[in-house]
Amino acid sequence: MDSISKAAFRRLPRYHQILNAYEAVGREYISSRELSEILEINETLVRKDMADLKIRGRQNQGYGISALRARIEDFLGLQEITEALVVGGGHLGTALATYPGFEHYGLKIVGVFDDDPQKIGTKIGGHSVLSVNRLAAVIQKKNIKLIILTVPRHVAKEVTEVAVNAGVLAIWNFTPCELNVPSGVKVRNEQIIGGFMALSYYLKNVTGSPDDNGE
Amino acid sequence: MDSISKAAFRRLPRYHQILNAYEAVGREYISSRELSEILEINETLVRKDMADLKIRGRQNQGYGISALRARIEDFLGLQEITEALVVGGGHLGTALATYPGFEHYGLKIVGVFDDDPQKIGTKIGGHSVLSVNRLAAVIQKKNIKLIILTVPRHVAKEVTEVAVNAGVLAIWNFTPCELNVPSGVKVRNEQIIGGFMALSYYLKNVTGSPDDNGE
DNA sequence: TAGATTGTTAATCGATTAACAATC
DNA sequence: TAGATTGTTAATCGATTAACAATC
Repeated sequence: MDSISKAAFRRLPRYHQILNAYEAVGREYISSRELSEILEINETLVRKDMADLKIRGRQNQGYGISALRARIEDFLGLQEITEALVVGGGHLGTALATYPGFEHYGLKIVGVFDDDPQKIGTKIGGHSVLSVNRLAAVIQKKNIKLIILTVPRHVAKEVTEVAVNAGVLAIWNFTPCELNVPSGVKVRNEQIIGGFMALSYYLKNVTGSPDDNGE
Repeated sequence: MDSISKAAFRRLPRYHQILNAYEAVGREYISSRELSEILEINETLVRKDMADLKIRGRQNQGYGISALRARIEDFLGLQEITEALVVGGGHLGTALATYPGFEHYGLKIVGVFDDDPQKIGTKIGGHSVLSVNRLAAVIQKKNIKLIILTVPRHVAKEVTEVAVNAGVLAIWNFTPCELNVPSGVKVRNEQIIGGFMALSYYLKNVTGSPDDNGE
């Protein structure tokens, strides 16, 4: 099976979105130099990433955009549909449940859950909000592998346990909790506040210190 | 000025949230071992991070939780208030504008902007939504350094330019665009879809391959 | 004391970059 | 051809880990 470094893996979404933008304006090729400048990384690193992805460029032209994009999508499995449930029907859950861009990545939201009786039965992004009591049953019935967790932190662990026991294998965690899951279940922590922390550090240190870039 | 490695920097938010949780249940000390287990990193690495932060532990007990938390907050500048404007009053912008947890980190939302005449004048999180036409004026008048960008991608660059020209120094970017800013302005790309990509890869490769962990 | 734990140095590992050959 | 660009190897840099001394 093909494999790339962790660091390269983290660059894939960024490459992908640049390719999208270039493709949208009709460009066919992009050079390692252009990619490196947009991402502010070294040119050689881009070429090494491409080599690791087994993508070959053309001398004098660069890399074929649509082939490269397709390769990244294939590598990440974005061409197969991934069905997911959103658990937590607050603003963030609503944002994620209604985000139209997800379909381009194969992500399909097939249900929204909440524990607020006021919300149950209302519509979010075309889905009737269901009670979290029914979460396990729906996971099993639809054979769901991924949940998107946007619940308040105090119920995060509880919901996780229910979902994992029902067979979920991946959790996209937007709560600030470090979840505890059995091995074989993958958690992606979004930890949104972390982004702010980096900016706060920057703002408190701009005056005086030269341009760092703690990306 | 004190400084830590980029990699250590990225661990700070995770340490911080664990400390919060432990403090909330009344714990006073935490060992490098406990931290390492929760974060699934090496014990020595935790101790090295603490040393870099100039935090000293106690033999047999570990690190004092409240001192450590305070040190991280101080290091990141979370104890001073950072005022920010949310630009984009969609679901995501609303979620960020109304998130109650931000105040604990010194982040204070002081305005919400949108370009939809239907939305302008309505309330989001206690703020009357203002027209983006007034963004530059408000940035200048209130001397705002940070904007939170949740606009649709096709206006992202335009809004960024306006904000940067008006004097903003940091952009918390929730759009999928790679923004182009002058040096001295810091962008934090949230690129939410990247999180899904990592999970998609995992789900498409679980069967067969052993437990990797591309955190 | 023995055990638990921190703190630090040196060794290792992994990622990035410099140098340069290959080629269209 | 000269110039632009990829592709690859070796050198460098940065981050993690192993080993172990220090100490409560």
